[in-house]
This record gives sequence, C-alpha cells and structure tokens, in this order.
Amino acid sequence: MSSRGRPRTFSREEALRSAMEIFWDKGFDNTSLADLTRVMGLNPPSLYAAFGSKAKLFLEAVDLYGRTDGAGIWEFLDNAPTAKEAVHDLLKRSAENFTQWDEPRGCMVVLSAPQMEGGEPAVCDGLKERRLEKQVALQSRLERGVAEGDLPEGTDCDAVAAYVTAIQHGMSIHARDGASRQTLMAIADCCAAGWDAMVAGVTTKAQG
Amino acid sequence: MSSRGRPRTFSREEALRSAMEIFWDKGFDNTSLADLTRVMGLNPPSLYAAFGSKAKLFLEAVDLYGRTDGAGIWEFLDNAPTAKEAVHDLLKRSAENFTQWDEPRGCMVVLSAPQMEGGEPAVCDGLKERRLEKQVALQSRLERGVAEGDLPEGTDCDAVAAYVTAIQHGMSIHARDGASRQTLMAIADCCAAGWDAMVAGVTTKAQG
DNA sequence: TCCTTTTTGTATCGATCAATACATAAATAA
DNA sequence: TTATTTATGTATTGATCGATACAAAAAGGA
Repeated sequence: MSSRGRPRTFSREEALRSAMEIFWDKGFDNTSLADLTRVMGLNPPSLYAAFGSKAKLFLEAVDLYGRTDGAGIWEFLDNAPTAKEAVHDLLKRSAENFTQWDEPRGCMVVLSAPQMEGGEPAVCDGLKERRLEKQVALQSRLERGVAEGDLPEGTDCDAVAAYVTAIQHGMSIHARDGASRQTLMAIADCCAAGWDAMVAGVTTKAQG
Repeated sequence: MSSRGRPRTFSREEALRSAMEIFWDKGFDNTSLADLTRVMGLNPPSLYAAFGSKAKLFLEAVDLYGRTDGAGIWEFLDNAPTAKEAVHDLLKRSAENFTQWDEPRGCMVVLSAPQMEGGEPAVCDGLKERRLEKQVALQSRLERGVAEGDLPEGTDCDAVAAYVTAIQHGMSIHARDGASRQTLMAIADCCAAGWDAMVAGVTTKAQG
C-alpha cells in the first residue's frame, strides 16, 4: 500500500514505549524534546513526522500505558464474582503495579500532569478524561453488584466509586513519595475491612 | 535597625500571597517568572532581592499556604474528642477547603509538583516532606486514640494514617478534576461509615 | 553636603524550549 | 534510467526560560 519512499529506520512502537517511560517518570512538563530524542534514538524531524507534536506523542504514550503497563490493574474488575472482591482486587493490583522495581512508581494518568491551568489543554483534558473513564467503569461494576444482590439496594454507587478512585489516586502519590508495597497493600486492606459497613452506611434507602 | 538604603515600595507579604495563588493554581513548572512578576507587581531584580530564586519563592509560598489557606483543614485534629471524629472532621474540612469558589481547587502541597524526577529537587523534597509531616501528625493522633481507648488496642496506626492521607490526596485530584463539594463530602462519609469495622479489621492483635 | 546602602526600572544575558528548513539518502513507480 | 515519495542528519529558528548587569533613585549616617 503506502510503501513508497524511504523506509524509516526505527521501530515506531519501540520509540513510543521509550517515550512513555520517560513521560511516566518525569511528567509532561519536565520531559524535554532533547530527553525524548535521546531515549527514543531519533532526531527531531523523525519524531515530528511520526508523532506530530510533543503533546500528541504524549497522548499516544498515555494510550500505550493504558493498553500495557496500566491495563493489569483493571483486568479483574468485570470478572470478579462480587463488587467487593472487584474493588479489593483493584486496589491490591494497584499496590503491586505502583511499586514495580523496573517501572516508575504510581499511575501515569494521575501523576504526569495534574495541573488543569497553565498546561497544554489537550494533555490536561486527555488525562482527566481517562481518570473519569475508569471511575465510570468502576461505578458500572458497582451498579452491577447492586443488580446481582452482592451490594445493598440503594447503594450510592456514584459516591462509592469516587471514594475508591480517591484511594487509588492517593496510592499513586504515596508510591511516588516512596511508600512500600506493604504500605499500599495495607491501604487496600483498610478499604476492604470497612467495606460492608461502608456500603451499608452510604445507601440512600434502608436495606432489608 | 536595618533601615539604611532605599525602602522597598511593595509589601513582601502581599507579593508572597500573590505568588502563592498562582503557584497553587498553575503549579511550579507552569508558572513562569513573567507570570510571577506580573501578579506580584514587581520587576525581576526586586523579586530576586527579596526571595532569592524561583524555587525559594515557591517554598516560602508553600509555607504561607500551610500557615493560612491550608491550615484550617488540620485545626480540629488534636481537639477532637476521638480519633474517629478527628479523621471525619479532617476529611469534611478537606472537602470544603478543596472546593472554595475563590481559591484554586485541591491542596497545593499535593498538586503543585508531583514528579520526583526531573524537577527542582528542593521543590520536590520540600513538598514530600510536608506531606509526610501531616501523615505523621495524623498517625500520632491515631496513637493517642488508642491510648485513650477510642481505638482498639493494636490498631495499625501507620496503615490507617496512610489510608486516610491517601483518601485526602485523592480528594485533591478529584477537586482539580471538577468534582463537586457534595461528591467530596460523600467520600468523607464513606470513610466514616466504614471506620469502626475498618479499625477493627486492621488491628494486629485481637481486641477484647 | 557628601558617602554609603539598598531598591528600582530598563535592558538583556546565555541556556533551553518546542518546532523546522534544507539538502541528502533510500525506497517505489513508470 | 528517471521521476516521485518519504525518511534522515545537520543546523538552526524565534520564543521563552530563569536569572543579572547596570545606572539612576531614595533613604540614613557622617
């Protein structure tokens, strides 16, 4: 098809992965084009021809993160037998994932560009959208739990989803601050230990 | 005493407050010296003579934040009759504080420079230290709760403190993403609703 | 008054930022 | 071969970054 012209001498996927790693580690602002071209092993014109701009490259890197390193966290969400197990599993996987020895600590989507003002709007909005997306997925899983009877009728799934994502986002901050895997696991266990009383307490109507 | 020389024509405190507000809003990286001199109403030489550098100005701004806008959150921590009330109050105050109409949303200490790599080390370390400081204060309050009998013997105060700060840090992310005060309050209520079962569940030894 | 000290405003520093111009190289199509 | 298309390496663009040099201005001390 489009095999006309000189073929590129680098792997687009490998270069993208290198970009993802440094963006994940240093964030969008603190990663310069000089950093990117160095770790990706190519010159600026090749980068721009292949990815368009720094912001577009970042968004592609975030997408790759969501498909690879960040995907495992959410793998068991829909397969867990109950909402409670789904959430506890989600947080335990997060604790593990955020403290891998060979990866930057914490979640790229939470840590790599938190400011909503003054930054590249496409970057801020893209990350915000991904955070919201996961929260919606979690809320849907909780609603399924209500429908299947493992969560009380009238459970405020919107509130519980916000609560769980808050814990998970906070775990990213802790991870970046150097918290141990054990500490993050303890946080997940705290959530699990209080779960039944918690969901009973935030229901809007009394449960039988 | 040192009233020799031409007196400065600006209020150091007012200029510092202006710097705090824009740092809080845009973060350390996304705030330029041009931004600072504009909102502070002074020229670069005056800024450097008064504050030393951008990083030192930022650290002073964070200190001001801790003494003013961010102080109210922790006001009731030591005065609350029980650890449970102290934590619930802490999170409710956070929900209010993070959604003030006339202030940037969320906590400056959590949001204004999350990367630990690639940024100004003094800035990253200063913020990390402040986060740890508050977590230690919270842990001490929990240990007091154990000593005073309103928390079970053997409560893992280290884990619970990490859990609560994770929730609070996550609330900052939510606030920056546009979550309503009501949503943040609901998160605080989730924590409170599960509290008793949670502290009972993470104790290291069985409680009587 | 004259000297010293400190602040002020203007103008600018070298470094780095993200992004390109340009000519050459390497492939396909005719 | 010749023309076309795409990628590459070198060099550099204008803009912005954080930080200063410099001289005039405004105070106290002698």
